[in-house]
Amino acid sequence: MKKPSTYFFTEESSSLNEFLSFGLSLDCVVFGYHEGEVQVLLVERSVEPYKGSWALVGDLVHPESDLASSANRILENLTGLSGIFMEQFHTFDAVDRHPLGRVVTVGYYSLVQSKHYHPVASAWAKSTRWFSISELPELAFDHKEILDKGIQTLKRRVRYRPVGFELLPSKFTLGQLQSLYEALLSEKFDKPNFRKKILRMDLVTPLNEYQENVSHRPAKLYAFDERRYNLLRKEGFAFEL
Amino acid sequence: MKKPSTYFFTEESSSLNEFLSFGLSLDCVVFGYHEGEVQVLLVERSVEPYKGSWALVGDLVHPESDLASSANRILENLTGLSGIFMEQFHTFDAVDRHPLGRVVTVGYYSLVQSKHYHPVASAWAKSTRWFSISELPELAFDHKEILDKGIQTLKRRVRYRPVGFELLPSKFTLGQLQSLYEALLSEKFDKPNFRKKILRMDLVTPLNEYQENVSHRPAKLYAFDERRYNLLRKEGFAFEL
DNA sequence: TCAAAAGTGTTCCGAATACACCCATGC
DNA sequence: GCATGGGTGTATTCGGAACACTTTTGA
Repeated sequence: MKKPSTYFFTEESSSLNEFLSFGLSLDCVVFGYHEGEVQVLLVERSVEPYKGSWALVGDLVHPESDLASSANRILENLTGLSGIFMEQFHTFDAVDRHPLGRVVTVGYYSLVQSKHYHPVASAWAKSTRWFSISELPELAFDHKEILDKGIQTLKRRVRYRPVGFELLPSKFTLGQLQSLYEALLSEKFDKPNFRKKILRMDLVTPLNEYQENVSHRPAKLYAFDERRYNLLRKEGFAFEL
Repeated sequence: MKKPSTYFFTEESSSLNEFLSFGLSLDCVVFGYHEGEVQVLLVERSVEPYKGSWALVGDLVHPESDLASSANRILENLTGLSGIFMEQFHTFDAVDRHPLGRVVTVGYYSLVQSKHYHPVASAWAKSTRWFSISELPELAFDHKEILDKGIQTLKRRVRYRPVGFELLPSKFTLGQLQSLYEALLSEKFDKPNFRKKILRMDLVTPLNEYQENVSHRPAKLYAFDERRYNLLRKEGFAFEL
């Protein structure tokens, strides 16, 4: 029934066009973090299919551009953010995942500080807002599956790569860093041990600044050591807690 | 210049066909292991483009089938193997990666015992054989990049998931397991410590059988505990050595 | 008897764990 | 003063690293 494979596009083989009939899209799980809560950015669809449903930040890829630049375009269009951390994690290709054609989608995720994002619903979105990861609505297409896989990927990657630079302000306290990890991993850590572990890694450098206007002892502020951060990201590291 | 995004395929939006113009292919890095050496299965191209070059085991995906089944089809066609471990690791989408059209390829890897594979060059391949990972030829397309990313992925995954079931005979010695890990990670380990670590994980169960016809003390044979193996694969684990 | 790999035990040390405790600030 | 979160010190335990040693086989 099926024609023989034509991977090499020779003249003898069957028509090239037969195989150039896929659509390619990109869906990005935009993770946000704000005051101890992990969130995801969703957009509400104003058109069919799945009109009225919430969906991940995604769009079709133009045939003349690649995923990386499409990702930036899509995120900028929808969120006004640019130059942010973004990483591919899985490709979803179920034959019937899109009701109107054979569209394969590549899943990305990105990490941002929710409070720095001011949502602007674009032409084809009715609205857009942050959802807490613990109270998500029904999602369009197979976006639930994509989101779950994204969460799973993030949780795994957090354990052997440094994450946080993207989610915290440039100056932060060790308490904030701990809260971030606790939120990401849904797990509580021992404060003294967490500090010891972090400080031993030389990942952060203390500043000579302190919190202000807090009704408790002000915490010392820290910043990520970018050199070391990128080194650890490249090499990987074990973050056992 | 670009038309507005048409992710939702509404009537008002530009033509759907404009976006259904991608080709989708699958390239699999088939890792083999035999007597302490990690290998990769390559096929020699008998047609243009890249005629005469070596390439990964790959093919176009038919519009009516998905990646998982295509992967099985391609691997079976080319190697006669079926039902083997196979996992997606990255999607490659450079605009110019294929000289004859916009073809996006999804990278998979699989792990097999080289000696169980009897290569049969199919219609469009001149030949096919195993290459040691340390002496690879020039590769067609961007397959060098795909292979490198595959190796990188495998090395990383080995560290936090059990791997080996696929690469060792059903009964094996701890020495063989150690050699496997040493080959995969290009690193030597201390024998007593390696054994202690492995045995503590309860990943393998000792059999009441021993090696035969070896000119040294015969080693006890072990088998993977499949239940525990799958559990650890799902949960992940830290394999620090 | 020797080579070769299997297999065991022991010491050392650093790091994870589990605490108790003190400090600085706003109210 | 007291609630709150910041910050430190310590005793214990566990596991990794290093290494010496014994065992069993074929040749």
